[in-house]
Amino acid sequence: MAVTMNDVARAAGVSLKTVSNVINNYEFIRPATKQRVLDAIDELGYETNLTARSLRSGKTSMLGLVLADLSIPYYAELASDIMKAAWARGYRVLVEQSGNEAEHEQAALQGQFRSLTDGLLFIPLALDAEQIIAAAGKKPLVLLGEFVQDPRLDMVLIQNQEAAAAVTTHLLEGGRRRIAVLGAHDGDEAGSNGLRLRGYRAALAAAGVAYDPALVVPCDWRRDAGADATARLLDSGVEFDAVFGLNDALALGALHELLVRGRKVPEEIAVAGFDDIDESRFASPSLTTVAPGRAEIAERSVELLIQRIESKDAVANVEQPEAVFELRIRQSAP
Amino acid sequence: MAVTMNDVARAAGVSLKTVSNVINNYEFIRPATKQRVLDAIDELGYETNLTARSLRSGKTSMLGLVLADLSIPYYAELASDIMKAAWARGYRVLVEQSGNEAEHEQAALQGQFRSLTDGLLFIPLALDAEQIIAAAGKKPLVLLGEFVQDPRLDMVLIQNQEAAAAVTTHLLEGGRRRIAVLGAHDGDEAGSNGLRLRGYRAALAAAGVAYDPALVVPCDWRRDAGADATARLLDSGVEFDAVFGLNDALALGALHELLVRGRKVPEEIAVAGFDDIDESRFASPSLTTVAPGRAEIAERSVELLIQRIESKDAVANVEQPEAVFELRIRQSAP
DNA sequence: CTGAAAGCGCTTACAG
DNA sequence: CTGAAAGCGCTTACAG
Repeated sequence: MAVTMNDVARAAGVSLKTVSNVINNYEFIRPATKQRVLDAIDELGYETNLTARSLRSGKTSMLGLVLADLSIPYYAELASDIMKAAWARGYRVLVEQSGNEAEHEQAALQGQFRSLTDGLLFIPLALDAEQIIAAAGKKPLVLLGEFVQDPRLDMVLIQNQEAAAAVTTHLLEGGRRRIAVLGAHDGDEAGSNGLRLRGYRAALAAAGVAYDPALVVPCDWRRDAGADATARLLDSGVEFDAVFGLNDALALGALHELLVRGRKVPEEIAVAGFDDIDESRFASPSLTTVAPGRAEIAERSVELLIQRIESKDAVANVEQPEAVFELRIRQSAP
Repeated sequence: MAVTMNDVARAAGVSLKTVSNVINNYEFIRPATKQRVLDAIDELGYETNLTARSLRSGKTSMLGLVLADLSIPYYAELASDIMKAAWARGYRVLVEQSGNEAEHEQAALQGQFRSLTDGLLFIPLALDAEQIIAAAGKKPLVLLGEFVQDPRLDMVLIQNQEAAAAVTTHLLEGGRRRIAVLGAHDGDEAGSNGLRLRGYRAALAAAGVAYDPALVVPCDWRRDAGADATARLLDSGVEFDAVFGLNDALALGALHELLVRGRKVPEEIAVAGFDDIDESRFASPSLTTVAPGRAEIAERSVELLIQRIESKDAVANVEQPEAVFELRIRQSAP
């Protein structure tokens, strides 16, 4: 079968332990011995069996990443960054698609999936904080994505409220006064939707512009839903001179619908989004949006999770670092 | 530490082997015994340690997937489908991003990555067939993506030539006669680019339309490159009434550039692509393109790979199934 | 139908 | 600096 450490030890005329020492870069090995082992490894084409290492050491060097679906660009781009960040630190990432279903999220939190990984990055969509805490085992867990907020859980935050306020302020400074919001209910307080809506309201208030609930349109955070919501808004006769999609998919859907209806963007109606997915740069017109700091989110969440995995003291305080956002001003709302 | 099979055996008053039998659904167990074991599992919260199972059985039940980068929508969407197909058959997928670099592809083919997986799905971009055959170990390998074609390797094909001909014929039937091609060199014969170019030429020939090398613009298969190529084409003064992007990214880049320059699509210039990524449906105007059968590619490649993993006979013939394509006619080229 | 034993290929104390 | 032994938690022949 495969070449094992035993074969290498025999070929190099040393013990198993010495081979292990060489492989794991143990410092105090006589250079000549080390060279002999390295030569033997080369000659035999030996490769470490990672499964065996995992079983013995109790570490898999894999992180789990639970998200809804990789076919959603924001998640795919985040996953890509997370994989790179993990790789740079000697970890691999095993992705699990929840399909936005509570059952799958639950399974990912407690099932065998966890025995394959040292810790979990989790973008919850269906479960709430209580359910997550109940289902989570003892292995480290870091949340992403903001649908869940809880002081008991490690998570990487984005500045939802501040960023949404910045987008709104930018639209107001461009002379817009009737800014429609796609993707929230009038009363929302929590979650990304609630926080972004709060930012929107705060910016309006700061500018002395009245808040009109008729401009707030609830819908799923998908492109087709954004197009539909825009259509309903246009048909309803409510007047508006700007659309703020609470994510880019919504904003791109709005853009599409407005262009289909022959409305000029940004002349008649400005459009802005939230996320800065790659596509926003290439839309026609290109989309003004907020970059929530994807690379930074990836870096910090991986860093925090690995810190939890590798630290001895179990009594660490909960950490909730915030990534820095940036406004990206493009053609749809110059 | 964790609950082991031993703990379960003790609690249920049976041997290790019996617990193993229950877990692995061995048929002939007395129902009462089985129930006792299941109760013990439940009570203790036992979960199989997959690492230990892998080490002993020599099977990881994981498939490797090597692709350039998940942030590229086509790959992300394909990865999503592949993960679902694998999941349905009891396998997980471990994704490795090559970043389109030969060194990384090489590492994925032979490195420790392989000891974590039972087989590999590989979308080669940098390595050629010889290099792949030289680097590949003994574990099963199935290729995707068409940059490499070789009779010695299992792969799932798409009908590049036929599909490109169908797109071209559709443009010709719409009255277009000067169809620019983005993403190939005039002389290309092999790879997706060569095959698609061949399909284009075949369709022209069938319609009795002359082939003009000035209409063939080489560039990377990225959106910005498609926009640049379109800009160069417009600036060069070469006349054209349609653009065929050899993938959707190129076509979407062309669409963007044409709209920026104030050219009407499809009235003045029709645009078509290849891939049917989700975004093409939502572009403005929506993009006419070819769906190469992504779900089918995912299904068949996973199926073929698992067949290789699980079959005993090593002397199987090379298989190269072809996925069926479909033309998606939308606004950009009705 | 069920048990007792061996062993997958490593790492980890324990010695020296 | 290096060795000999134990053991991570399973599955797999081998018995009965």
